Amino acid sequence: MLSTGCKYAIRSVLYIALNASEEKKIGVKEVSEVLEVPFPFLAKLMQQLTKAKLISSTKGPKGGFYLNEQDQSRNVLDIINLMDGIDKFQGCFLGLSKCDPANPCPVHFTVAPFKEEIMGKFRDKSIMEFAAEIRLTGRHITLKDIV
Amino acid sequence: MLSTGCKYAIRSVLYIALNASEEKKIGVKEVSEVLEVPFPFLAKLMQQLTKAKLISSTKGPKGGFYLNEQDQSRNVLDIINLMDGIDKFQGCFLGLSKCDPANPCPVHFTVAPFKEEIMGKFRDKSIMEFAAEIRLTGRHITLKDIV
DNA sequence: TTAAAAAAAGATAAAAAGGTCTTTTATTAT
DNA sequence: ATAATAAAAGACCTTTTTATCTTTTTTTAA
Repeated sequence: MLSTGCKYAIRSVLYIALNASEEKKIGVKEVSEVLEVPFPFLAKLMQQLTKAKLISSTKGPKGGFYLNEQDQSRNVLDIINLMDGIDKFQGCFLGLSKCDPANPCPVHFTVAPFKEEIMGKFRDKSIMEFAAEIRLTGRHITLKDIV
Repeated sequence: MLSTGCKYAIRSVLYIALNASEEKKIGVKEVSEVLEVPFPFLAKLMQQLTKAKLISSTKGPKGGFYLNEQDQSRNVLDIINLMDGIDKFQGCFLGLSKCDPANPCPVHFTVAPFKEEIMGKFRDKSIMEFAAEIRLTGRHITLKDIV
């Protein structure tokens, strides 16, 4: 469904939301170890996320990544949009360039409501709300926290 | 969502279901032209489909592709499974290798019901039933039949 | 029985995704 | 000031996906 990079990105943003703050920034090393994803690849992804202002960073000792106020109010769909492009959900399931309710492909009405609802779910909750929910319900974003 | 090859494959099987028969087989050329997909790539895909017994073929003059009785009772999920692997729908949305109701990822319960439902839709209708529905409702599988 | 038609098979090529390595820049604590 | 730290930037490599080209095999109709 999503590219590997996109999955890594979502998980790392959530990890930062849950564990970092402006006072306690977190480095790529920690994130890559906890999430068990390749360090250099993740570093690139987090650069992208920073450039797109979905997360914040500072260099040097005590440097690392965290979410500023703006970052906290972004949502998961922003990450998906950055990494994979929104077309992953908006485009025709069978790849037709013209596919809409007036000229639907055979699976249009099967897939359309699904796409709508899932996009809504990923758009209507901010990263921080998401993080709060994860903390509350004890969801996991890494295999390491499965006891 | 699906790979390009998978989309081509689904559309070409449906095209054959709608237009070919054992008496009137259809060649790669016609399919590639109507669906506007690259001929040699499609030829490879249709070879794969044939090998997996999702469609049937004969060589030589008057040769081409068609669906025998068995082929007609296959479903779209069989095609997806062959081309992309069923994991595209069954695997964790965030890529975790352990993700189930007991140890759910943050989006597990958001995504799981959709995956179930959409897989059901693609499994519970045979290719021929699908084709009949397409004919009945006038759905399109190529841009060329948009009037 | 031979020529033409059409799929099968296999080798090759281009582009994208996934991943690595090295150098540069910015920050902080000593 | 300087050394250490950590992100940013950029060049590079590998694998997979997408696509093409060529040769072989099968089949049919003249």
